[in-house]
Amino acid sequence: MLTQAMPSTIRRDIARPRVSTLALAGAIEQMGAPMSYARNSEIYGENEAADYLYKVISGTVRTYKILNDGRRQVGAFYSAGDMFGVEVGDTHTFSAEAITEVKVLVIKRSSVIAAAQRDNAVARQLWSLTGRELQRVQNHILLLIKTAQERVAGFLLEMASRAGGNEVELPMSRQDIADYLGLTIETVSRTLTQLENSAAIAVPTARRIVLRNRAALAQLSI
Amino acid sequence: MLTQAMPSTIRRDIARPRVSTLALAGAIEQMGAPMSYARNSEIYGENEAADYLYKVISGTVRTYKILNDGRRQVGAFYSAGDMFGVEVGDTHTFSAEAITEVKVLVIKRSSVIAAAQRDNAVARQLWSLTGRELQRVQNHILLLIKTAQERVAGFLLEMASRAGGNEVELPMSRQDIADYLGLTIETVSRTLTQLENSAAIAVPTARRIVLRNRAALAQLSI
DNA sequence: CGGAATATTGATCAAGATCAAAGCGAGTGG
DNA sequence: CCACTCGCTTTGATCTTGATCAATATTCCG
Repeated sequence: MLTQAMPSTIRRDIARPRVSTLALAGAIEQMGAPMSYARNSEIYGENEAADYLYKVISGTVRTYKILNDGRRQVGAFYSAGDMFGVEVGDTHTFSAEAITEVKVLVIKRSSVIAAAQRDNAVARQLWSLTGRELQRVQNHILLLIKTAQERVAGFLLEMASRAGGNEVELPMSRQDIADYLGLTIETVSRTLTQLENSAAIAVPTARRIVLRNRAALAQLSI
Repeated sequence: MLTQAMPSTIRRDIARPRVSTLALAGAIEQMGAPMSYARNSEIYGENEAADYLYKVISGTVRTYKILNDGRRQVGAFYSAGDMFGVEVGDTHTFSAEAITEVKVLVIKRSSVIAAAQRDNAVARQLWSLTGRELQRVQNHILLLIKTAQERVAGFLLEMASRAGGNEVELPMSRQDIADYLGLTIETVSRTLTQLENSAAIAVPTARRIVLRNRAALAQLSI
């Protein structure tokens, strides 16, 4: 559910998109209006109409599902540059929440779809976004069938590759990580300690991880 | 890798697709040429060029990846009516094998992409196929975080819903099921026995399962 | 019929969950 | 500024689930 009024510019901007503009790479995000969400606020809920898609400007977002028995499965973490909320059907299959203070571009789905009708490049981009999501979910499956060490190592490498260095500032809690990896917080915590003891990583503060031995981590995350 | 010569009709059929035909629902499969694969033969390999997509006419196909340590993860089972091998990038992300004798329609990817350029309906269909695949992989994730009983019950319900009755003839081996569910064959076998003992299912022969108490199974597969 | 592949069952082991307690750190109010 | 509290994280002890190792049963074919 949108918790803020949509900026008035959004309707004007996307009601008459110019094809020449849309044909450019990154056309979709040009239809967006900026919006902010507070820490832990909901961006949209599972099964809600997927009227908007989103591109993260800053901060981190988690998507998740609550299972019948109360467990939570985190589907993905999205940070600056990532798009989320792109659905082929017309409802969201996950809920989305801001992990930190988050700024996003909010893009009206109907406009993107309309643009895709007219403009092949947009259609192709939309398809490509779904394809990227598919790839990511498939990788997530490969994580979930591994041991705890492999999952945590894989997670750290994934986060580090996004951050682009050997130091990772984790915006999400141990509970978020556990729910993403299909583990408990205790197991995540213990596994981090093991990795630290084996000199693969350092954990100066709970939310900051330094990759000391990437090769060892990669080895683990077979 | 294609293990059979492509029927000569395929080039003629898809080189000049008529737009009027393609605009119809199911346009994509009209570009296909029939082909058969023997039990356990490879249809394509991981990382091969995704030159073709496929629609199952009869039989069952499994897709899978072999992990570094030799384990195999089965990604999906496809049976009559299902399309597989649809990639957004230009290589296959999984390998595909015939579980039984399989008949498929083989459809040239470049022709579909070309048709999608011209015809919006085809582009939309292509997107929709990828979306369906995404949905399926997301459900797979939800299966993988559950207990053995929940996974097996969920699997049986999934198979039954496709077969459309209470009796399921499983074309795949216990090893296939285990590799799909992230379990061992022993656990799959034991779990089936437990479900049989609790009167949720009957197992007249190893490959035939009768759902006796769907509610109990649904309960389990939370 | 015989042999190989597939499936079931049993015994034991280990990884991760669960239950429980203590430690740490950031923000708050006296 | 310090002490206190609340939420998050770590650590410890024990239990449970599913893996592993091993043997037997069944099915499918040539």
